[in-house]
Amino acid sequence: MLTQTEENYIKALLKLTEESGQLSIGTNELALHLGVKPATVTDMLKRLRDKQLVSYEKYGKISLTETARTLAIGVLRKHRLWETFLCRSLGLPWHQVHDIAEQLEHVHSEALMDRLDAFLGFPNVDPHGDLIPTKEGVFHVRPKQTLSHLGVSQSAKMVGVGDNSGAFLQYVDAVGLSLGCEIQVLGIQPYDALIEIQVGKKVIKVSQKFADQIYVEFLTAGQHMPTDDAEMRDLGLDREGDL
Amino acid sequence: MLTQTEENYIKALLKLTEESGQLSIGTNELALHLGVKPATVTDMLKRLRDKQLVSYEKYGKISLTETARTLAIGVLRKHRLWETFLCRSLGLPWHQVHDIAEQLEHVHSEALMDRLDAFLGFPNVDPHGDLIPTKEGVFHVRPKQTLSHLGVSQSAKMVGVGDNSGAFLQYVDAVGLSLGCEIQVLGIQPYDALIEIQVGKKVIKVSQKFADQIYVEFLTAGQHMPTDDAEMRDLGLDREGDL
DNA sequence: AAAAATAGTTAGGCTAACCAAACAATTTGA
DNA sequence: TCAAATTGTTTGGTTAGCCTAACTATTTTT
Repeated sequence: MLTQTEENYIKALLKLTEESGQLSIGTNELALHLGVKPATVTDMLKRLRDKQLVSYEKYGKISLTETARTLAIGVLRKHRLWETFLCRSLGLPWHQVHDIAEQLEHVHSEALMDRLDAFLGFPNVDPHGDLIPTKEGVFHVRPKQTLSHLGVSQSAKMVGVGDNSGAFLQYVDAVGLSLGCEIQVLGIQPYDALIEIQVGKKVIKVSQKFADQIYVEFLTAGQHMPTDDAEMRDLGLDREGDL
Repeated sequence: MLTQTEENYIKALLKLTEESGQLSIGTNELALHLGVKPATVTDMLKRLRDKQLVSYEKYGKISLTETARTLAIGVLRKHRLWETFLCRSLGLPWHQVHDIAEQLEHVHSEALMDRLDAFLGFPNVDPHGDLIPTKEGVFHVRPKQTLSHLGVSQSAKMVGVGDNSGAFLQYVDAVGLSLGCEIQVLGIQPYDALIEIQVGKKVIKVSQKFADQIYVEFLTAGQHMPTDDAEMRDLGLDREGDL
């Protein structure tokens, strides 16, 4: 049985590797992500190696073993199921659920998660639009684009966010966006690249930086042409959201 | 903020003092209850004293401070709310919920517990019939008798159990008893004190030891007392259920 | 290719929780 | 009352996780 700390290390490792596409990363990066000092990471890595959870040698890169990857996905699954419960059943605002789920994800009980999963109707996305892996560790990946990929007059449905910080999520709320809403691009400013979009009846302007963090699915309705290869890329695992 | 271990110590202290009626207890007893060695308890007590959570001196008895008692009741409240959720919403069998709630009770989030409480409809008893304190730490105590107090031909409603071990609870299930069920005493064996009771259509025999752990409310002869809240209105603390 | 910058490790130290073994105080009961 | 039994404490040791400071390896820059 893993300790909470160990779970957090492998979860961070999963996130960082999937996110960067590489299958191994360095101690400094890991330390930064976990909010501890590099020396601590080196320390812990020895323990994780002894437990066969990572493979790495001195001055080399770190990667998860298959076992550990499966375990990490299990933790991720719990995290996202809890987030779904917190938002959907308890009505907590989505920018608040992450920190609570960080605690709940470490509760050990298979029976509990099975029941919770059933209770929620076996969801496959969490309130941030992040995929919930199955019990077997499989992600049902949908190819994903960001709002910034849309061209003028194209429309799309919002399916997720790329930044799960409270600040960002509250901003999204304030702007009037939410998962599942329909967005149409009215125009893009050539000068500062601000994107003018219509959401419901409201017309708003958002920055590129913002649009990069809004995941959408094209609506085939009307005249949508598959623009470029950006759309076909990008499956496998994903995102820089919260793990 | 308390650590999980500290929370467990004050929870144990609350339970042991309430249970025994005394307001202080010894280190051995506490050690036994927590499954650690007396030396460890002595150790921890110093830390708890430094944090103003207990008052005790060398070779003296231990008691909770008012602050700590309030905190402990908060943990107990979380425990029982989670148990209620696990049984009622997720349908987990009551003998399984205790261990899971032991983990969940340490999750820190007031917003979460407020929402959960509301979600459950502000319950005041958990699945074992134990009282759930209010947010302010108040128990709405009902006077309580055990099944063994009943005389021949008296009847009562089951309202709780005094032993929350999995073994006992499964036995209760097997025998066909459950919270709220009506019990009538048909007879008591003079020889071995076995109690013959009727539950629904079934007639069964139970031991004194068993009957001591079944909490009941008398049903006034012949007719039913409606369960309105006049009966929930006493005060004081209560029980030896699980904490 | 050497110097500088960056990344990673080691050594030594800390705290929280635990333990066993030895010891000290208190309670009991003969 | 005083010895035995019980109860509680101290001491010294362990492990998990963390730290700082000093050091070493690797990578980048010039």
